[in-house]
Amino acid sequence: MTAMLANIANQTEPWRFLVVDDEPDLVEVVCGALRHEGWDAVGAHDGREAVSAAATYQPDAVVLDMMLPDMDGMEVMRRIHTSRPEVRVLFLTARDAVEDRIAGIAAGGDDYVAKPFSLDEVVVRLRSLVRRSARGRAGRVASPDCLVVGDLVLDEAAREVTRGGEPIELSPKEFALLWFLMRHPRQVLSKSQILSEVWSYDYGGQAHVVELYISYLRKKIDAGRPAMIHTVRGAGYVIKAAAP
Amino acid sequence: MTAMLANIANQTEPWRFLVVDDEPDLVEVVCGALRHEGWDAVGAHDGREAVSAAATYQPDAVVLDMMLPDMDGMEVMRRIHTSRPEVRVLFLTARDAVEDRIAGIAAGGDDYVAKPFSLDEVVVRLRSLVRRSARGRAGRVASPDCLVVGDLVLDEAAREVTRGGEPIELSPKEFALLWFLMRHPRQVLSKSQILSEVWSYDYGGQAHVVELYISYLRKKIDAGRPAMIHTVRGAGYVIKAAAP
DNA sequence: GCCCTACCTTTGAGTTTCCTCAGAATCGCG
DNA sequence: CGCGATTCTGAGGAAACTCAAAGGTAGGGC
Repeated sequence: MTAMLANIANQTEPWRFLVVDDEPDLVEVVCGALRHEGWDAVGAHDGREAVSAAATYQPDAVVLDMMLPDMDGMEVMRRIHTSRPEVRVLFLTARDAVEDRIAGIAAGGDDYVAKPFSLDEVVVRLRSLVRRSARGRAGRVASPDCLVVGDLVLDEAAREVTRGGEPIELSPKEFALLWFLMRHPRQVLSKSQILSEVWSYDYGGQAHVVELYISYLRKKIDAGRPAMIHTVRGAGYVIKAAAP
Repeated sequence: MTAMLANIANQTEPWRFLVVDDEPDLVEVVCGALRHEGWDAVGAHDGREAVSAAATYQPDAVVLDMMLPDMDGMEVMRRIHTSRPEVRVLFLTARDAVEDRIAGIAAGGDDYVAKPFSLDEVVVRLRSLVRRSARGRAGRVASPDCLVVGDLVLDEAAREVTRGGEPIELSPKEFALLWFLMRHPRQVLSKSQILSEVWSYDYGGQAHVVELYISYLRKKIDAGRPAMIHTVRGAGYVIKAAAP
């Protein structure tokens, strides 16, 4: 019965992730962000737990801290791969980790992000990791990664934005912010939500920067044309196709 | 794991919530509001009780005070998640709590409201919390959550209201009030009921503001068109589809 | 018909929220 | 090291929101 349900559900079931870090709060925060994307996520807090969770939970990918109390991250990956080599790994590393060793990992199909990271960044990497993965999921077309809202197009791979065909230059933060907005079109996003997803998860600053960057974006994207980025007073911001 | 699958089959049953706070009155008030929505709710008053209640009662989500006599709120969440990671958590926090840590949580699958909150707000958050998780399980069918009464449509995510296709701009309070009315169509709601659900639960002001905001809403929603918001003298207000 | 009560609406003040404009710190790059 | 681009902070001001008070209006009992 249980097996049957699992099989049926497999057609449309969301991606599954295992998040491993020795800091429980971080695990919770990341799991939360992944669930917010509509994915499933569970946590583990050391290497042993991670290996056994990977066996029972069967995740599509693992978010794995390099530094664990009982085991090196690489070692954990190796053990998981002995039984399920198709599992992808996204490493979390300290900013000052040995860079070339990490680069080797990235080349092998897996990836890494340096702490402190923004939740948005983790979501990005996992998306592309799983998309690249051999496991072809039903209903997912390998289309070039373009977000489209009205006449606004964001090409993820080319890091290019155009409105009505005209190219628009954006700074990294502007790009990240626009991307987050375009991933949730016609949906009001609060400033704190934007702050914690687009800025680093431990960012201590004010929600004021969001207003500022929204204003930058408006200058570049809405400049003259019908507005796409709207303020919802007391709630947040929305992006949607300009009214006809 | 099994519990997760069991939940898929459970869609038709009402949602179940566990409310945890060390103040018994608050627990009762919140439980009452949830039951009023047609959901199931039980209370707990400390961390230990919460963890055991979560195990036996198997709620879809937990409303959890950050400050409990015996245990930190995060700790309670962590313990509940070890056996049932799919359970969503809505935190209750003091207004002056460390904002960025909380923001991180809010960004993910979980959420928080600051005390003092309006009951309406709690209901809102729980709905979106459970909806997100249900959506995650069922696939990614982003069916927009719309309340519909007659030709009046309220889109929760976009925070957008239209009547007969025409968009209507509303302030946060107006929106909250209309939302409460539309959640209980064809049902007379007393002023004190509205006051305690839409305004903060410890709001000290007069019931007079309700009349005021009803008048604002009428100006925007009924303006010229057949009336949808009706006064029931001595009883309260109703919203229903305009008579043909 | 008259009066009392309950409700509606206008007005204005206090507050909150948001936008914009500099300018300071930081980063990347030659 | 120096330059430009990027990111962030702070202050000022504008707009919007909330709410209370006061006067106006409609219903219902007598």
